[in-house]
Amino acid sequence: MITVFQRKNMNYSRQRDLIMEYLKTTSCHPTAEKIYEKVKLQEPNISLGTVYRNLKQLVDNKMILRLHMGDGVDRFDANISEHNHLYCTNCGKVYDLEKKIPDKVVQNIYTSDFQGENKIDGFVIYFYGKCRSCKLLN
Amino acid sequence: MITVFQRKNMNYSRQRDLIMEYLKTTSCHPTAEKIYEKVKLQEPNISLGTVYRNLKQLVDNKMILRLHMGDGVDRFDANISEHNHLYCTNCGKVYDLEKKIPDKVVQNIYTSDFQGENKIDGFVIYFYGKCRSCKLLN
DNA sequence: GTCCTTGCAAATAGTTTGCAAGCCG
DNA sequence: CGGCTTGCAAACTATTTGCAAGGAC
Repeated sequence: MITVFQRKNMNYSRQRDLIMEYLKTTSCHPTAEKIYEKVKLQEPNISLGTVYRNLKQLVDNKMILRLHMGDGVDRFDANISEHNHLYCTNCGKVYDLEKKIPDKVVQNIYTSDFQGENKIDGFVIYFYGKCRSCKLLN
Repeated sequence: MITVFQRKNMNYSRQRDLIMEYLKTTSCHPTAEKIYEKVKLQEPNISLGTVYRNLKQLVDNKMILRLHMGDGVDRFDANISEHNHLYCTNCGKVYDLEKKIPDKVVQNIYTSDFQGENKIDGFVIYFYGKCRSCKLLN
């Protein structure tokens, strides 16, 4: 029985496992601090440093994504499939935008030229606006 | 004679003026620290706090842009016209991508739907890759 | 004169790191 | 056992803020 960690040549560690499991259950794009609080419920001795170290390792191994929504705090996402994010400028929460940007559009963005001067490896789009709940409040 | 600051209901201040002037001369997307060093040459007593306060004010008044390229430092850009940015993952510099993303594509991104559930006010695209210089080195 | 802005220094927020002890394979 | 991982606390980086003095209008 090969674990998801072994597949990435990572040792098993209870702390890392709990972090990964928590991230897989949520779509709220938690910050390191929030992850720490949650995992602490099951592993009271865990330290914030450990959380940061594991998040870094999981990101490096492409098991999770790190989002920089521009408010100074990194957020994490275990959903590594192609999707985009909306930062609600009212409540500060980050939402998944289910609908993909059409392949044709992505293609268009990539080849949008840049005169072949640079080598574009990828891009990230961050959307800003109001989430459904906040929209309804006004 | 109405200054660019008065137009925005901002007082004149020599420090703010120097920051703005420096930003207008460069396209290197400097960090606050770098701006501080540069302006210090002309205004040796200026403090870093003043630089941060003015940058914030200029951003709030939409006279400059604040970029979050994901490396933990904010960068600033006096070019507020529509353009995108490339972060070179090799040298860490930020470049302007002159060519716009075609209006049709932008339109497509906006109306890409999101089911009208959220209200999208805008989006930012950050490109990652290698700049021309770094590409040539390999 | 009033309100805005400054320099300075201290404070804060998020994140990283050195170390000795503990766990995985 | 050897190397990876941990908890803890201290360190670090980028940025913000309180305050008394100085400048704009």
